[in-house]
Amino acid sequence: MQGLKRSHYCGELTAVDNGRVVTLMGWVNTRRDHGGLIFVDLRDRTGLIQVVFSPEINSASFTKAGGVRSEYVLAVTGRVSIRPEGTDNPNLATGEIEVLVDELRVLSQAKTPPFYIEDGVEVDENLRLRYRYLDLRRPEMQHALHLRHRAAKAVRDFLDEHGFWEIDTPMLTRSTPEGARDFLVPSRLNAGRFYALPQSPQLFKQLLMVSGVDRYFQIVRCFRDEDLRADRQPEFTQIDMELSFVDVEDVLELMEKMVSRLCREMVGLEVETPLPRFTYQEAMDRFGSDKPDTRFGMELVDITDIARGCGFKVFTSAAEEGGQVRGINAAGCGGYSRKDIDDLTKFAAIYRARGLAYFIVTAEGAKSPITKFFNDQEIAAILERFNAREGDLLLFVADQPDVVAASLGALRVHLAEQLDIIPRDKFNFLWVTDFPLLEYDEEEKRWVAMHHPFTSPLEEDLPLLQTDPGKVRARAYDIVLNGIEIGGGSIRIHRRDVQELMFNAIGLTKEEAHEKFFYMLEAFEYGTPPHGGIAFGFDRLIMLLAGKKTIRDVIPFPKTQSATDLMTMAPGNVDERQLRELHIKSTLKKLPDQNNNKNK
RNA sequence: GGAGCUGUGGUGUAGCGGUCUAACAUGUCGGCCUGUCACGCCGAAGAUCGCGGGUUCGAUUCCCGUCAGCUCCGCCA
Repeated sequence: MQGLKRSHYCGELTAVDNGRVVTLMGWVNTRRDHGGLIFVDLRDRTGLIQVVFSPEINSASFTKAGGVRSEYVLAVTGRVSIRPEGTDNPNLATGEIEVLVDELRVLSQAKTPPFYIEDGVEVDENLRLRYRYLDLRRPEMQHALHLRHRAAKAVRDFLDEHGFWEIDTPMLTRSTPEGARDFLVPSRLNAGRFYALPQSPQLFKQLLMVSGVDRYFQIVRCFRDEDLRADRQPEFTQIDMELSFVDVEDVLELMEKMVSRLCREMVGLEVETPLPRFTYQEAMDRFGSDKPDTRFGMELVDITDIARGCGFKVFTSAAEEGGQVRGINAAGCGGYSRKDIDDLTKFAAIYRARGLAYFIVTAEGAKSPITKFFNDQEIAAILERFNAREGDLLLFVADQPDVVAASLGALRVHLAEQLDIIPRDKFNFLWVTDFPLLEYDEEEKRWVAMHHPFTSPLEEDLPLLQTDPGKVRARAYDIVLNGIEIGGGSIRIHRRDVQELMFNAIGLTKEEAHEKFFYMLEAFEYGTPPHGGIAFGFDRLIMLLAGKKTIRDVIPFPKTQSATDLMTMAPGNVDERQLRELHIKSTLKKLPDQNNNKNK
């Protein structure tokens, strides 16, 4: 730094520093050359400040400043000065002052960046990812990084205060059945064998409970080799924890405290506790989702009973075949055109809905191609149930319960977004409890654990485990924020007999269970405390606190939807020799071209 | 595995069968400018319209394929 030492950050200086000689270091945000006077906005992670080059202050520096360009890295020494009357800039935090530069040193020159280093720019995400280090210079990205850091620290402080120990668990571990697809790592020292990267530290944290750690946490990277979404990356970060001698209530209460403290400290928001709670069934019935967004209404309404007796075959047959007829009231959408409704129908079809019936509510009653299948009392009953008023649009789906819930649940959110009725400043946290313990896997033709095979069933549902597995509820809970699942966990099974019932229910024989989970089962024989835990999706939490639409915007170096890194071009090819050492051979006839350059 | 949207100078967009020899803004480069802060003014350079094929007298524009990015379904807690 050519003998200079930074005295302040750019954004730190205020009018109070007037007259002080300071040394600043940072990037050239913008340059305004007036011929006889040059202004530069200097940027570091704290913000911007205007620095002034004038031949009257230092002519050598002034001349040198003429050659300075965007994103050059400068060191400047000069005097802080209140700006001349009428030239202050209220749009800048440091707009009352400027630094009159005596000495200028160019620490680094810079090529013109491929996009503007400023907030709110809509650049092709391709470019942002390829030049991620430049993207991260933008103030909003810096804010996200800072928020992420502060949130991690707040979580550590909170959990430390509540007796948790931060303990790390292996990244090279053993592949386990159930759950997501594993990322595998070949073992050089053990030919033909593979490690798996952890989907979560689930089993290790339970073993730590057996070890008597009592309260564990970790802010930990997890890996799942599944397809990506706006809120799903192949590697992501969890706030993972586990507690001994607790029940559902204890976990929920503690986590409510953590969440409200995070909101207070991160975004100055007071969260009302206790948080609302919904059973899984209630959430599905009212919102068609196990992660309801309660920032707006438009709840689902069941009319299966009315539909059963009507003359409309689609409705009656759904009702007869164990399905449902339900709908939502798109209030004020009575003016929707044929095309608008077609678009909604197409949208519902994504979720396997075979059709979308509708009533347009007018002063003369319901209008629709299907009203002829209903008598006056039936129509009146439906309108009343939806609390329908003139100008409303009622939308119905008749199908199996899962299709009805999925399509109407998605339609509800879709319409709310389209109508812009979601209050953006609300943070609606809630719990969803009493999830089904098991769900039927059509592909494998067996019951599988919805959460994982160590999740404890509700005591009162135990007898159902052998007679009606689908009805068994779990001591599992999810925490949801504005319609996005941000965490989930459960009380675990610590009784040997219950664990055997569970394995039995998911079709694992004693021998298979032993083969797959021998170390867990063995450990559980040595005195297991009742325990339970939860894990938060840290990236999602930060995304919501930062007001972003995708976790890519709060992950420093994220991957694209096809799981590649456009900056490093990972995954890349490896040498034949590396493969040989790992005892691996590709089944591809031709290996992909190493320079398969995706960036034109 | 599937559906949809997008791809035009460095960047963001317009053009959607024919003076398109591709327009605008911004950036870049050169010149002028002592109070700007999206500085201003004058000038210049910069694009085989993602790639391949087809239809057509003629394709940036229409069709098919393909690649990349995004959103979603499936998948995934």
